[in-house]
Amino acid sequence: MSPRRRDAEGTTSARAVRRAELLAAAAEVFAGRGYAATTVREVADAAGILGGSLYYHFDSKESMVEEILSTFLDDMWAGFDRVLDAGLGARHTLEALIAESFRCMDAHRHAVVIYQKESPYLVATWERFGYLADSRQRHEEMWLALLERGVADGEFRSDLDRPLVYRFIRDAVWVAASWYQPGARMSAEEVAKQYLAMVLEGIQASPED
Amino acid sequence: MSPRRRDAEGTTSARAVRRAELLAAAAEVFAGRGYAATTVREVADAAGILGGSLYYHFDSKESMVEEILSTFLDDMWAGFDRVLDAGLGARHTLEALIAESFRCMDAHRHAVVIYQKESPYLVATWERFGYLADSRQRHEEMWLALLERGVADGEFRSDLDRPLVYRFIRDAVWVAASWYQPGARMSAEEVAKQYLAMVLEGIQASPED
Amino acid sequence: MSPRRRDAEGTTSARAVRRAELLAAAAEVFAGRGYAATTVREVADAAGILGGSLYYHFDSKESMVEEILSTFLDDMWAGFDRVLDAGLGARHTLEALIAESFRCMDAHRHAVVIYQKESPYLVATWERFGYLADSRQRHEEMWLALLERGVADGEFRSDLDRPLVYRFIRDAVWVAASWYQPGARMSAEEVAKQYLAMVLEGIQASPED
Amino acid sequence: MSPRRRDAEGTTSARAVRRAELLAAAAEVFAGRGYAATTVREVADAAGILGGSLYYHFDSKESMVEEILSTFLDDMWAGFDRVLDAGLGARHTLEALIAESFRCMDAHRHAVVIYQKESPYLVATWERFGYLADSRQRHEEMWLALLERGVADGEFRSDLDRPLVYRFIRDAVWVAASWYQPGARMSAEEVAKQYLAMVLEGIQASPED
DNA sequence: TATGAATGAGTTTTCATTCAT
DNA sequence: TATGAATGAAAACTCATTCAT
Repeated sequence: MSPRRRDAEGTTSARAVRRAELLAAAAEVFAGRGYAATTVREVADAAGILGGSLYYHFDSKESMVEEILSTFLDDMWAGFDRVLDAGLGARHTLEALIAESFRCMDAHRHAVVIYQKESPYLVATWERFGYLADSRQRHEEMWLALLERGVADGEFRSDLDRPLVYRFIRDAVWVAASWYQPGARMSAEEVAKQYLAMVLEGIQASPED
Repeated sequence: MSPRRRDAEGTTSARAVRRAELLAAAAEVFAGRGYAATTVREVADAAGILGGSLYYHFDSKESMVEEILSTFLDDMWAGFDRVLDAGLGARHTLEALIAESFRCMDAHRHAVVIYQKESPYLVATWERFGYLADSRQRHEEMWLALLERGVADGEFRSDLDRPLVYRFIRDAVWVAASWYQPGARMSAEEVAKQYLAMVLEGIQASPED
Repeated sequence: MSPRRRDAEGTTSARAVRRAELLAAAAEVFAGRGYAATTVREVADAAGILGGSLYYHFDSKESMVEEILSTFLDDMWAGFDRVLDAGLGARHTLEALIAESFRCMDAHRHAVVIYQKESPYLVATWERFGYLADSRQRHEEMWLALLERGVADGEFRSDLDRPLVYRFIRDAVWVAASWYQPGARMSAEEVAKQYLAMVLEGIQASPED
Repeated sequence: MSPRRRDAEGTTSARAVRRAELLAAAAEVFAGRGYAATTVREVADAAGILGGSLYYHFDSKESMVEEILSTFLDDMWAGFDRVLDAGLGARHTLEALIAESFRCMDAHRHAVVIYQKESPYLVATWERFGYLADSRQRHEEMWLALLERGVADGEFRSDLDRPLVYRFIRDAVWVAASWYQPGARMSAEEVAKQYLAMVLEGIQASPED
C-alpha cells in the first residue's frame, strides 16, 4: 500500500512483465522472418509501440535475441538436469529427454526456431553468443553418453553410428518447433509420444502385426 | 515448377560456366550466414571479385538465390519423378526416395540449406518465390500418398499419424544437409542407409538380439 | 546583455534553490563533455533525478545552458563595470580586469568553460544566443580601448599589434578555466598574480624606453 | 602506361588523395561546429557527396577525427623532435618550439582546434583516443624540462611557478588556432614573432636580476 | 568483364521531450 | 515534484544497386 512497497515489488515486476511481453512479440517476428531479415520497426509494430521505444527497454536488437535465447536455454537445461539427476535407465532417460524437449518446445516455441536457424550466424558474428555453441556441444555430449550407455546396457541397437543417431533424433525432434502450433490437432505431449515410438521402433509394420 | 534460364544457343558457354562458379560461391555464403544476413560484398569476396562486378552477371541478389534454388529443385524433382515412375512397392519407393534425397543433398548441399532456412522468408517477401511453396506442397502430397499406400499394403505401421510421420522423416532427412560434409567420415550413401534403418526399424534393440 | 529570470516575488524561493542546484550539476557535465555531446539523461544522473524530471524545472536543454551562461555573463559584466567605473589608470585597470576575470572564473568555472567552447556553436545555431556574440564584441572593444589608452599614456609597449595583444591575454587568461581546480595547489588569486606578472612584464614599456 | 602500373601507383594515390580531400572538409566542419554537434551529413555536404558515400572511405565518423588528429600529431611531434634534436640552448629551443607550433597550426589549423576542444570528450568516450592524453602528457613533460633547464641556466626567471608558465604559454599559443586565418592581416610567422616577444620578455630573467 | 566511387533508400540507434500517474 | 514509459524526429550507419571508366 505504501509507495515504498510499490517501488520495491510492484514497479520492478511491472518492468519485467513489460520486457517479457516485448520479448514475446520479438520472438514471434524473429522466428517468422529470421533475425537478420526482421527490422526493429517490425518488432515494434508487433508490440504496438514505435521503433525507438524499444530502446527504452533493450540496448539493441542483438540484446533482444540474446535474452530470448538465454531464457530458453536456461529453462531447457534446468529440465534436462532434472531428467539426468533422476537416475533412470538409458531407455527411460531417452523417453524423458524427448518428452522434456517437447515440453520446452511448447513453452519456447519461437525461441527454439530462432535457436535452430540463427545460431550459426549469431555465433559467427558476435562473441557474446559463444554460449550457444557451448550449449550445442554439451547437448551432443549428453546424448552421445546416453546412447553409449544404452548400447552397453543392451537397450539400443549397436549397429548404428552413434553420432548419426544423435543428429537424427536431434533434427527430427527440434525441427518440429518450426511447424508445431500450440492448440493444433495434436498436443505437444501426443507428438512427443508418436515421435518416441518412431525413434524407438521405426515406422515399419512389425512382423507379428 | 521453376523458371528456366538457358543459353540461347543451348551450349555450355564460358558465360554459363562463370555464372555457375559465382553461384557456387554465393550458395556457400548464403547457406553459411543466411540470405538476408549476407551482403553482396561478401558474395563477391568469396568469388574473388568486387561487389559491383556481380551485376554484370546477375540482375540482383534475389536473382542469385532464385537460380540457386530452382536449379536444385529441378534436379530434385527429376530424381523424384524417376523414382515414382519406377512403379515400386511402398517400402521400396520410400527407400529410393530417401536415397534420392541424400543424393540430391550431396549434389546441392548449400542450396538445400538455403531452401530449408529461407523458404518462408522468400515466399513471404517476393511473389516470384511462390514456386517454393508449391514444391513444398507437392512434396508433402507425394509423401502422404506414399505413406497411405504403405499402410494399406501392410508395409507401414497403421497406428501412427501420417502427417506426423511425414514431418518426422522430412525433418530428419533434409536437415542433415546442415551438418553433412562431403568427404567426411561417412558418404551420403552410408548416411542414407543408416537413416533408412532408423526410420524403418527404430533405434531400439530388437527382442531377439 | 542577457535575459533576466527572477522569481516574481523576488525572494530566493525553494524553487530557485533547486534550480540553482540543478544548473550547477548541468554546468559541470556540459563543461566536461561539451554541450552537444551531453545528454539530458547525463545531466539528470548528475543531479540524482530522472531525465523527464528536469522538464519540471526547465523548458529545454537549451534553456539550461542559457541560464548558466547568462548568470555568468551578468556577474562578469557587473564586475567589469565596477572596475571601469573606478577611473583607474590603464595599467591598474588592466590589473584589476585580470583579477576580476580570475575571480569570475573561480565563481563560474564551468560556465566559463562552456562559454569558451560552445559560444560559436550556440550563436550559429540559435538566435537567442546572439547576446554571446555581443558580449564577446564588447569585451574586445573594452580591451582594445584600454590597450590604446595604455599605449598613449606610455604605460604599454607601442610596438605590439593591439588586437594580437588582446587575444594573447584573453586566451591565456580565460582558457585557464579549463584546468583550474578550486582548492588546488594555487588559489585563483595567486594564479592571477603570476599571470599578471607574465603579462605585464611582457607588454609593459621597459624602464629604459 | 600499362594497367598494372596504374593499379600499383595511380589508383592507390588517387584513393589517398580523395581521403585527404574528404578529411579536409570534415576537419573544417568539425572545427567550426564541434565534433559532436556536426552531423555526418554536414560533412558530406561540405565534401559535395551524400552522407552514405563517406562510408565507402571511412569506417565511421569516429575514424575520421581519428585520422585528422593523428595526422596532425604525427607532424607536430616530428617537428618538435627536430627542434629538440638540434641541441640548442633553452631560450633558443623555446623560440624554435613556438615557431614550430605556429607552423603546425598553420598547416593543421582545423585539426588543432579540434584537438583543443574535443580531446577531453574523445579520451573519455573511446579508448582508441588514449593517445591524445599521452601526447598531452609528453607535451607537458617536454615543456617543464625545458623551463627547468632555462631556469638552471639563468635564462628564465626563477620566481614563477613552472607548471603555470607552461599552461600560460600553451594556452596563449595554441588557442590562437581558433582565430588565426591563413592569409589574414598577419602571417603565422609574424604572429609567432609577436607572441614570442610577449612571452619572452615576461619570463626572461631581467638584466638587473 | 571488372573496377571502384557514388547513390539513396532503408535500418539501427539516439535522445530531447511529453505526459499520465 | 518526481517517475518512467513512450514518442518522433533525426542521427549514424548499411548495403543493394548503378555507372563511368
